[in-house]
Parts: sequence; C-alpha cells; structure tokens
Amino acid sequence: MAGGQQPPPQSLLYSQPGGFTVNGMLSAPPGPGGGGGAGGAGGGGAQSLVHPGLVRGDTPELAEHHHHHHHHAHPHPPHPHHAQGPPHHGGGGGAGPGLNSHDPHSDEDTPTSDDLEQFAKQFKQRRIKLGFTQADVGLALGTLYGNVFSQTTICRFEALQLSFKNMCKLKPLLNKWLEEADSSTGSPTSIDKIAAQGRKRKKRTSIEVSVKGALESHFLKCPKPSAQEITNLADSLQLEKEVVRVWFCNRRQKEKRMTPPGIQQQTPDDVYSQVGPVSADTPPPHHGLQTSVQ
DNA sequence: ATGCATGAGGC
DNA sequence: CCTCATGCATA
Repeated sequence: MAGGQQPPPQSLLYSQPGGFTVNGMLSAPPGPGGGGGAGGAGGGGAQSLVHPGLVRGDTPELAEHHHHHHHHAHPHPPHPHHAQGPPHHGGGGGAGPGLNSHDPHSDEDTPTSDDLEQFAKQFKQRRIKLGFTQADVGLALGTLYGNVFSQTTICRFEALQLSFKNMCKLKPLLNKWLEEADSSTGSPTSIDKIAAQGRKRKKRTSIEVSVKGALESHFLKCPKPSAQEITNLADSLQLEKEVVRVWFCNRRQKEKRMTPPGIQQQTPDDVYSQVGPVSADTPPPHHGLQTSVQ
C-alpha cells in the first residue's frame, strides 16, 4: 500500500519503463464501497527506514526548525523561512507579488514546511482513494499540463524527499491534478506519450555495503572532497572516480531534502534506545517531518 | 521506495 | 566541478 504500487514479481502491469501503459483503472475508479479499492493497489510492504551505517551527526546550514505536529487553524503562520532557499518575498524592494494573506488552504505564496507536509499527506490519501498509482499521476500531469513526471518524483513528493524549493514547485501542479481528478468522474484522460529518448545509460553500479560505510565515513569527515581526494579515495576503494564523485553529489543532495536521512522515529517505549554517548555536538536534526513510513 | 545516473545552469 | 531537478533501473 505504500506508494500504491509495488510491482509484484510477476505482473508488471504498470511498468515504469519507457513503454507507457494503458491504465485500465482510468475509467473505473473503485467506488468507496467497492471491495477492491485501495486494497488492491498496495502490496502492503512496509519497510524499515534505517539505513545501515548511517550515523548522521552534522547539521548543515539548516536553521532552526520548530515543528509541532498537527496544529490546527492558526490565524497566521508567517514564518516562511527555511534553509532550503525559499524565495524570501517581501524583501522591501517592492517586487513582491503582493502581500501575504496566509491561508493554509489556498496557496499562492510560499508554503511553509508544514503546509507541504499536510498537502503531501492529503494528496497521497486522495490519490489512493481515487485508485491512481504514482505513475498514473506523473503521466496525467504530462497529458494535462505538458509536464511529465515519473513515478519516482511523485513518490518522493509524497514522502517529502525533495528539496523545499522543489516541493513548492510541484505542489501547485499536483494540487491541480487533484482537483481535476475528483471532479472528472469518468472523463477520459487522453493518453499521450512523449518522445522516447534513446540514450544509453550507464549500468547502475551497486556499491557494496562495506564500501558504502567507508564512503559514509569520509562524508562525515569531509562532505566536499577535492578532485584529488576523490581520485585518491576512488583508488583505495577500487571504484571509478566518477562513481565516487557522483556518490558524494547524491549524498549531499540527501542532506538537503526536507526529510534528511537519519531520522529515527522514536516510539514512546523506544526512547531509551540511544546509541552510545550522545554528545552535545550531535544534535538531533529534528525536522519533525515524516510522520510514518508507509 | 531508493540507489546511482544524466544534464542543465552556474561559477 | 558543483548544485539541483529528475528518472531509469533495481532491491
């Protein structure tokens, strides 16, 4: 049930690869009373989120994040700051698109992290209820507005695994799809396919766990190694330099997500399971986001 | 759901 | 070479 689809080993009905698939579910969204419904979509495989050997202990430029859980109607949440680089509007220049009339429901200006979290949650819920897969949504966005997105992106959006800015960019699009989706009951979504780009992609090199651990260690020590260091490291790890370089790039990006790696959910009875002596220099990067691991 | 990869845009 | 948005391929 997680993302909505976990391709069973056998029936690759909705294949993500280039080929586009005709969704049969398009015309027949499972009714609320129906037995099939969301149940059919999900494999139900919840998975643990703990990355092996992931010991985060560094806080980047991320400023303070106060977060609460679901707070209700606030008269005003004027705190559009987030390290990610949200467009600081109202800079005094007067170029601002207008004053903020904050409304948790309508969104024109920069949403807050909480807004995004709530929207994502809601979006996913509706999506599943309507019987669409993440891939379907991605495609629909393309046929509807010209911007096609992959299952990956939709998934990452729902899981808040994108940068703040990226989330803000996608929100309006997905929001629009939502409106379209539930209003158009039975209207056939035209299906189109974008030109496939024939490009040979490098085979994904899988890095061994032990090697990953080594990389992780180096990352903690130095997140941005010089070209020389990368070469050096690649040599000692017996990897291509390029692979190592990319690994660091990707690792850095992870740090910048809204839900950075290393977040551990503490259940009330799990509070005592702290590993080793926690020092003051390893403050829990409480983002407060990420409610539950689907 | 996520790991490694591509590519555009910047310095 | 980096960051950033994005996705194929895979676990």
